[in-house]
Amino acid sequence: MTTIPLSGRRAQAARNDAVILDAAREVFVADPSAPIAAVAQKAGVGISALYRRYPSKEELLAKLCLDGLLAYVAIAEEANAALDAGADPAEAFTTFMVRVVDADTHSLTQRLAGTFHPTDEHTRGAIRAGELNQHLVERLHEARVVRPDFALADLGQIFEMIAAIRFGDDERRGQLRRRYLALLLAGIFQPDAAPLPGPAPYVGEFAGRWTKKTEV
Amino acid sequence: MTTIPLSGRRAQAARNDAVILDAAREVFVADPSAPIAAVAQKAGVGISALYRRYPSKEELLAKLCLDGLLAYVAIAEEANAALDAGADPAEAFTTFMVRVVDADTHSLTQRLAGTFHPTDEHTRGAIRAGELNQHLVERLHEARVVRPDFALADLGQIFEMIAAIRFGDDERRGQLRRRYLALLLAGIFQPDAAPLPGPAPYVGEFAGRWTKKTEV
DNA sequence: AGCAGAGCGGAACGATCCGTTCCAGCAATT
DNA sequence: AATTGCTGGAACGGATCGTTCCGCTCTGCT
Repeated sequence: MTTIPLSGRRAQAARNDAVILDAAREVFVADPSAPIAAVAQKAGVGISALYRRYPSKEELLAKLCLDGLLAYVAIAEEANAALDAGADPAEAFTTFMVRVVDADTHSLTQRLAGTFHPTDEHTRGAIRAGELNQHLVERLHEARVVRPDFALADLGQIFEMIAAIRFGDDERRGQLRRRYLALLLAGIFQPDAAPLPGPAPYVGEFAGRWTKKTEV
Repeated sequence: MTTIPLSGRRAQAARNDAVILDAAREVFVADPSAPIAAVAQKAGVGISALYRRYPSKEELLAKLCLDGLLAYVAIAEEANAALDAGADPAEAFTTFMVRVVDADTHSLTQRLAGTFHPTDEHTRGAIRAGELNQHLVERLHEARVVRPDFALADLGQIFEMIAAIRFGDDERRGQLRRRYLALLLAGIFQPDAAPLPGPAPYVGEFAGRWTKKTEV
């Protein structure tokens, strides 16, 4: 993992920045309550290398979550842009879903939410993501490619279900997630289907997750 | 919770047996690593009331898991019996899935597996469940009601996905789980669909979960 | 050549959590 | 009244984990 020739202490430090973030992402995606020491070990550095960069575990989690949120927003913006540019709606939506699932942004955003005190940036990102989702779902309904009762908040729940697949190594997990994503999409792309049972989730049901539990 | 009039200490003890099991099921289904004290509190009894009945947390978990396994086997046997008796395959399968999801046996079996050392009874139950699943899936393929590449081990993964829905109170969670079960079934009941991507999970991929991790 | 200090590894500390044990009290039975 | 089974919950001991701290290395500058 440390194959790049290092020219000086400063270069190693710069490289550690990336190595640590990668390790942290991998560890916390697998287990949001993993100890900090596990991140250090995975990164192949000592614990101080972490604390030199982030004043606490919470700030590291906040950073990871924000990165995930921005990644999601970027993917969603691309999807919306493609739709507005006249791309095939079903294809654009499929691409969007596959990219989100592959990037596993859900594990970084929804799943890490509640482990830190959100900043304004998190709030803004979440709001922006919600707007993009809404726009996306509206376009799908206009194009009549999805079942009529497919709701905005179904999106989040579907990502949650797919993120629950936690098998084996990265590759196998990715395969399986794509498999069940395809199965879910097969159920979603049915414009004439009878409505699903039960009221769809509404966005507010997800909101509670962003408040840190240990708050007094 | 303790409204039933008690006639004597012995009656209270007998009632506690049930109260404790119910509380334990509820608590551990919500969080398999919950502390024992949480179970006692939910049951409204002291900790000794638990330890009088089960010598350790592990044995309580083993008991819950076995109960869940037996419940699953009972539901699966009914479904197979209905199929063999000539019931409508799609309907019998739907009923089966709804019953399993409502009983949340997955949270008691697969999710609790690994928190205790399985006994022979667990092993036998798991094997029996596997046989029943296989029989069920074979019947569905014979009747050509499901997509051709729907595999035995897809069953477990689907229960896992649905068990990942953990919203709000019991009722709301039940509603949502039925909703996404219906969505998944809509994707499954497509005999002429193109194959899903990626190799299906195979049964062996699940087996590792039954071995307790802290083993030397 | 030598030195100040940035950056690092990892041991040590203190707080928290949790499974289990233990003890004093109580209620039913004898 | 004495006994016995059961209970509630405090107390204990071990484990875990976030954070701090110390001594070392190696770099960049003088």
